[in-house]
Amino acid sequence: MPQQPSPAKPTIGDVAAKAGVTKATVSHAFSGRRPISEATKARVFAAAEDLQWLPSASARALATSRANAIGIVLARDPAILASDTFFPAFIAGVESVLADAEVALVLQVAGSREAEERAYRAMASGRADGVIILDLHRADWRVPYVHQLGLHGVVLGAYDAPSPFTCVRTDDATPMAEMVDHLRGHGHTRIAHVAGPLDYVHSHVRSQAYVAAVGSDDLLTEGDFGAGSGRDRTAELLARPEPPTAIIYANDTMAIAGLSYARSIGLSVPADLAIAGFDDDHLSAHLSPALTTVATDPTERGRVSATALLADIAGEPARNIELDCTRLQLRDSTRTAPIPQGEEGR
Amino acid sequence: MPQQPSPAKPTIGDVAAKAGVTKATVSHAFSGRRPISEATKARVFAAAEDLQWLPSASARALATSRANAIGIVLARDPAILASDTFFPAFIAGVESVLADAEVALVLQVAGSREAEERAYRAMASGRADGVIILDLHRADWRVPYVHQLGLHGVVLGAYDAPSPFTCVRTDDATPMAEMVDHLRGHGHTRIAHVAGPLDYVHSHVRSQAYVAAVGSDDLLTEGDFGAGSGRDRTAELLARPEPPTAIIYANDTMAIAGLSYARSIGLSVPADLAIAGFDDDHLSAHLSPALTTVATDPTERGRVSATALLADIAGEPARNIELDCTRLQLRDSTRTAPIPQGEEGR
DNA sequence: ATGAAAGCGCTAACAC
DNA sequence: GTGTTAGCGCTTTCAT
Repeated sequence: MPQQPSPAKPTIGDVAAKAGVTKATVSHAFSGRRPISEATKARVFAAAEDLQWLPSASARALATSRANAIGIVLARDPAILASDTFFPAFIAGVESVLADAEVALVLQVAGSREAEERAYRAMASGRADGVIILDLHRADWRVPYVHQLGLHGVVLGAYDAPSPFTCVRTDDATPMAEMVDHLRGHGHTRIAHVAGPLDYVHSHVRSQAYVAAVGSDDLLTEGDFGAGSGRDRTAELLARPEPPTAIIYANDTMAIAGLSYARSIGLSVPADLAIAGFDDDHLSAHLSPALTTVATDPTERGRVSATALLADIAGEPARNIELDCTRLQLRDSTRTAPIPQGEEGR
Repeated sequence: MPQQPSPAKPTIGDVAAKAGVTKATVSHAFSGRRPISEATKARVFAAAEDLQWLPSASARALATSRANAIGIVLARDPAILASDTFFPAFIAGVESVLADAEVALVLQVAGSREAEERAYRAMASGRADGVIILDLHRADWRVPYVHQLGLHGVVLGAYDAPSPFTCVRTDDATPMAEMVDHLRGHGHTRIAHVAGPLDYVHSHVRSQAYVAAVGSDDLLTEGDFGAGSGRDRTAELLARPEPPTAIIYANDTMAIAGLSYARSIGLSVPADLAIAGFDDDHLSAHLSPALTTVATDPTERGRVSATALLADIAGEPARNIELDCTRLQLRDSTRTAPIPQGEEGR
């Protein structure tokens, strides 16, 4: 039989009484914000232990005007959210630093711009001290909005204006250029790119890097990160009069769907078509052929973002953090040069 | 240039002053907990709007002793978390009901039993009014622990003792039995099962159902839900003197890894080996062959769990909810009978 | 229909 | 090294 739910929750006053001191002493014994003799400290801890006292988070929040929590508002379509390998790994990184700091994470999923604003206002109303802004758009309205709400913040991505917040950036252009080089090295000349939604900063940057590297946007097309769009864009590309011999996808989900489609119409990978993704999904290394991709270490980015946000909340000035966390994972899906089919080689 | 972070946040007192009423009136105008004349209501709303007043969540929490938040503590290994299609979809379902109720979701990832207890205590200290208990184990310690902390709760899964909380159950046995039937119907007699960790209630139930259906546990083996274990268990099964002709995996991640492995050693799916998963991962329908699996509607389960938790918090009695949300998705990875290889037929 | 005032459980000046 | 005393910004009796 489980114990009774505690009859009446003990307060700091009860602990103080039991230890024969005042509330202030109890408070300071725990916070260490002023020296307390070892003797009384011991009595206080014993009393607290005895009463199973848990300091009230809301009372503390009210007294200090600090929520001791940070927030993340997810604006993604739930379907896309579910197909996302980035998010859980990112959260894991964030939590790993929050846990030590005794800071909580408040999550909110918003389906519309209005809901999103409501969510940020809720955060600002004392649920969170700051927020991490993800999935940065170009000229993202959330940066000034969040700032004006008086929240602290950190931006994951390269904000395209002077930012009041720390930006945690990754170099998305280089791995794309490297990937194109890698494919060229295997003899490919018609290399396509299925981008993510181009209003995302990172999608945009990558597609720009792609265009710069291949020198044309003829084989550039836009997906939505979902498996369905990976298949559809692939079908369209392969139906062209001059189909690509290699495709770089903006994420592994689309790449895997594309790979499966290519196979289903009788192409062999990488012999007929080379396939590369982005993200290094947990499955990618275990497919056959294993998928060439770009690992982007979401967990590390989560750790760094959370650390930066806590620093911002602690009053440190905003700064720019450039993360070097992308790694090309060359695997079998791009390793063999394709057999040029009735084409004048290169 | 973004606006200044609000110089001094207005309080309910400021609104009251501006509207020429008292704090009580402002409070009631918004909560509707007592009749206020239309005229003053209008003045109050105008003042609030003017001052951009956001009621303080922590002050309200302290005054009402309600956090207006619920919690989820994730005990999963981050690596497994990341390979998990269940979680983001579940969250999406949870949030869809929380948003309407103006309740927040507090998330915590705990890496050890100790961290997990700390996390629940943090929730109980006023961060959350109740929690959803996921990934239920047999004789799960968290149920009595959470109850004794005075938290409200809901359990996702079948708790194996009298539960003080509402349990949201799904019938995991039936789809497994149906899957075995389906494979038998295609002529399979050596059907293996790569289970999830057997200390999870649902893994256990499914594997029991599997054993009951096939009448033996010779071909039962245990994975960890990760792609690597899917590959390894598959390799072991296929290396046996009498390898299975069909494998049912406890999730799609392991199934996809298994499928890829089988192919990499020259087997064709489903001709040589039929493959089935569980979960209906977003990729599964887009593979070739498309993966037969069991859809389990995590979003719906999230919605129902959150609704049940809010009911519990509102004081309604615990009850048992049996959800009918599993559906066999029969696809190509199991559709053709295998060619019996030097074996005396059916 | 509205006002006045007493808390909710902490923290933080300010004393001594 | 410890006690006293105000609040933090709400909600909610109790009055009127």
